[in-house]
Amino acid sequence: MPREDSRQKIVAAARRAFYERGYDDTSFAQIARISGVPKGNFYYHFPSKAELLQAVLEARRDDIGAALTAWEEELPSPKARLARFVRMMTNEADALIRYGCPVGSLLTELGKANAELHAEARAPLDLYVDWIARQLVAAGKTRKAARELALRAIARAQGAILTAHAYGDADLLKREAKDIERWLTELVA
Amino acid sequence: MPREDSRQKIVAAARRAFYERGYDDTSFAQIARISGVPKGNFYYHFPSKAELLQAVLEARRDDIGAALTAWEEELPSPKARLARFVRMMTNEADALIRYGCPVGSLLTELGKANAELHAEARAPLDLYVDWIARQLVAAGKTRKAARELALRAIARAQGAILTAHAYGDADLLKREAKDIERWLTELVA
DNA sequence: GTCTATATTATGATAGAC
DNA sequence: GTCTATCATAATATAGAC
Repeated sequence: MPREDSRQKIVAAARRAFYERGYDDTSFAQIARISGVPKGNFYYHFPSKAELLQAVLEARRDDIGAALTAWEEELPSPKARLARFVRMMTNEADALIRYGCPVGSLLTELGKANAELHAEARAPLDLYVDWIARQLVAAGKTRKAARELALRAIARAQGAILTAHAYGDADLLKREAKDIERWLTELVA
Repeated sequence: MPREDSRQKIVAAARRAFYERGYDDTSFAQIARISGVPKGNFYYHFPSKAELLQAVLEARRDDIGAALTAWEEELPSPKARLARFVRMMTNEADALIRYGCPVGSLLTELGKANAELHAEARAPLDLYVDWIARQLVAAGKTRKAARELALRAIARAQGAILTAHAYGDADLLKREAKDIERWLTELVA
């Protein structure tokens, strides 16, 4: 067994469980069961559950960053890139309907009584905001307008996912994604 | 002390705590401390924590229903009523920035691993959706279009609140409220 | 680095006096 | 109806053998 392998297993299992069950409701016992790593081992890799969450957030940040970079390389125009962003909502529709947005739902949970972790959980959202704003600047918007519009795009996506999740309504999600894509791409037309 | 008074105290304290700290993270001990009612008494009024939550949801539903009825009586036009709805976002800005939306954040938490309570928690949202749709029908929209637009209005409000809460950004909330109000009122112009 | 105990504490829930 | 114990359980976290 390669070194650090059990650490990765723990992080992967925790990432999934934190998403599907929530941070607070996920116990080390469950992560141990899913990952196959006994929970006694957890504290060798992470001094606390909060530190495990930070590792999960870091992994998610890495994945998001890689995806955004890939889209910038693959797609030539800001318009196509923005459309690709919105299409995440339909590509991942099943999970979004079942569990909500992994970034947004975690932010909501941690925003209640956990200021430090809440701030950390914002980082994945920042990646999206900055990336969208960059596309809008490339399309001629001012920095200020670009950031405000990017935040609006994130807000609309979050709201659509939350509402579609609340009603278990896949059509709603699809409809909203279409409207957001139209609005965003017309902005850079 | 009037009959049922301690029950009301418990519900009021639970309602506030569930909002500010989340359902799972709020213990009976905390509700007991806030309400002044010993937790041993809780089980006389509610057979379980889940039942207490249902009482909280019922109280919230009553309040929302009363507010919506009042707006319909006070305000003559669908346009003015819709504007009033959106203005909740700025009226309650402080709490929304600090804790998020009481309806949306609870829905997000319960959506993770609690299908029954999740369904119950949808009821307050339904009140808003139906009320908004009714205003749009009164303004000439078809029932189907009205419902879809009402859901979009809810989605936009939820997204704006979630994002403003995530960033602690009151300006963002105000900006989005303005944009949503403009969009909604132009729909019925 | 990994695993098997186990400590400690907090929780939701009960029993039963008043 | 109200309150004071108290139970049973499950959680995070630790100790220490290997």
